[in-house]
Amino acid sequence: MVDDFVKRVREALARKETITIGARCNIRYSGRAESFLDKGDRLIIIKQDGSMFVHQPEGLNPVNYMKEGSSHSVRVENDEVKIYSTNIPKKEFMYTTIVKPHFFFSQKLNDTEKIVIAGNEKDMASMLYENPSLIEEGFKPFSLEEHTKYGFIDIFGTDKNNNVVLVECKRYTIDFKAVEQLQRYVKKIKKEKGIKNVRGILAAPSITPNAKDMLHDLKFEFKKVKPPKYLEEIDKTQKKVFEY
Amino acid sequence: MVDDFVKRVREALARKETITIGARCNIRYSGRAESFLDKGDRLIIIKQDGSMFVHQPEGLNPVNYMKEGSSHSVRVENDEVKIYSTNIPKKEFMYTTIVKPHFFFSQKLNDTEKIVIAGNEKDMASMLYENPSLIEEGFKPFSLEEHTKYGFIDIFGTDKNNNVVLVECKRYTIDFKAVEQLQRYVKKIKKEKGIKNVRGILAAPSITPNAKDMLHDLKFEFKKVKPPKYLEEIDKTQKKVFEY
DNA sequence: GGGGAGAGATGCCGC
DNA sequence: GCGGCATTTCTCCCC
Repeated sequence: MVDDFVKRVREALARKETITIGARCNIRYSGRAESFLDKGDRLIIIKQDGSMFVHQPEGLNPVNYMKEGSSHSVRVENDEVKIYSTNIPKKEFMYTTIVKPHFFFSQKLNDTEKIVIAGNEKDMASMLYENPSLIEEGFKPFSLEEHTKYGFIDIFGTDKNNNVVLVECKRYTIDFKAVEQLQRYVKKIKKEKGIKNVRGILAAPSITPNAKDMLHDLKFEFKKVKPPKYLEEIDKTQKKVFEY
Repeated sequence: MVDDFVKRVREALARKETITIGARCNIRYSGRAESFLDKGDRLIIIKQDGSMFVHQPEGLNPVNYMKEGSSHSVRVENDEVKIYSTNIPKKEFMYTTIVKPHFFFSQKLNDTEKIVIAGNEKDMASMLYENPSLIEEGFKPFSLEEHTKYGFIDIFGTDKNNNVVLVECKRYTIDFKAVEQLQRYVKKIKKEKGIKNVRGILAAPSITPNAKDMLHDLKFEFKKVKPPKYLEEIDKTQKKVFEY
């Protein structure tokens, strides 16, 4: 019984299939940290690229995992199945002791598709670049998401009085880290360009009280902007798919 | 065939079992962003708590997912199986169209164990608290990982000249964000306590060049410290488990 | 490979 | 719920 299970796992590993195992097991990990998880029923996944995941029956994240490129060997010791997983370059190790296998399935999966995502920070910056009046009347952007020597600046432009304007977009609530980020860029530009008047604008749907205080101290500005969510693909094929 | 598959999925959902499906499918998501993933072979997992994951055959992270508390309903449309997943409180929606199911398994999993992790930042702070000479001779810590009104400070203490010392630990390379974090704490303490001499020390295994410059400008100090990795549990039961 | 920044980040704790 | 911060964060891009 155990021998059959081991044989199937070994063959699936050799064929580089995607493996799913349900089993009662315990896990030891050593690498960037060390961890131990005592016996319980879990879902174990080993992917074709060598990555491995242990999922408890609840929770979003795997409780233990190994990254791409890990090697796995299976042995039987004292009627228990042990999976030894190693990732030598990353110096990570994981040992899974299977007390009782519940189910096993493996299959070669074919998938060359890549996910298309809309509504990230870049899309938000693009929207503001295309519609500069969302920042303010007279704003003229002239650079978008560029690795300048002043840093990675979301939108760079001038206002109606020809002041240099630097816009930092955030999809979520601005905290003081975002304000500090903007401060770094503004400081650098003032220094390297030798100009005094550089306006800093934070564009986001909301801002924390602490960040607002810091922003006022630094004479920066906050512009309330809702991030765009619009997947062209979806609109083309099927309108309002996601309404309910 | 399709009807049987649908029946099994529905029953497993009703019984709140952990579900694993191998299938050729496409995915649409709308929530914090919007995404589309065209047809390919994937692993689909639905957990007992309503969370759901779609894994491509390679890669560490799920390509799509729904969080805990999501509801899932299954329908047949044009010989395809559609899983409609909704999370109303979070305003998130995911539609999985299964073109061809490869396998299905479901089971109630029992697991009450919690993972024990050693070697995180808290352990590092504790180590330095217990062995203050690792920071410097004469260092006297008097508070550990405390949510003070000055912020969440790793270690708070005094040096041999009775200066206030503030230590921020990082398990990994210090970057300028960590320096800014320390700066916030030091500023706040100087202001609220009305004292001038507050030393700031960053304890970590390494530091980036930019962070080092910033640290020198701010007259802070860097102390090279290796984070501890030691799981008592492991040492008690089995010495040097992770040697190879 | 390191540095810097975003992520559908998540998870934890405290208020 | 929000705020602040760590995470075995991961991922991407650029140098």
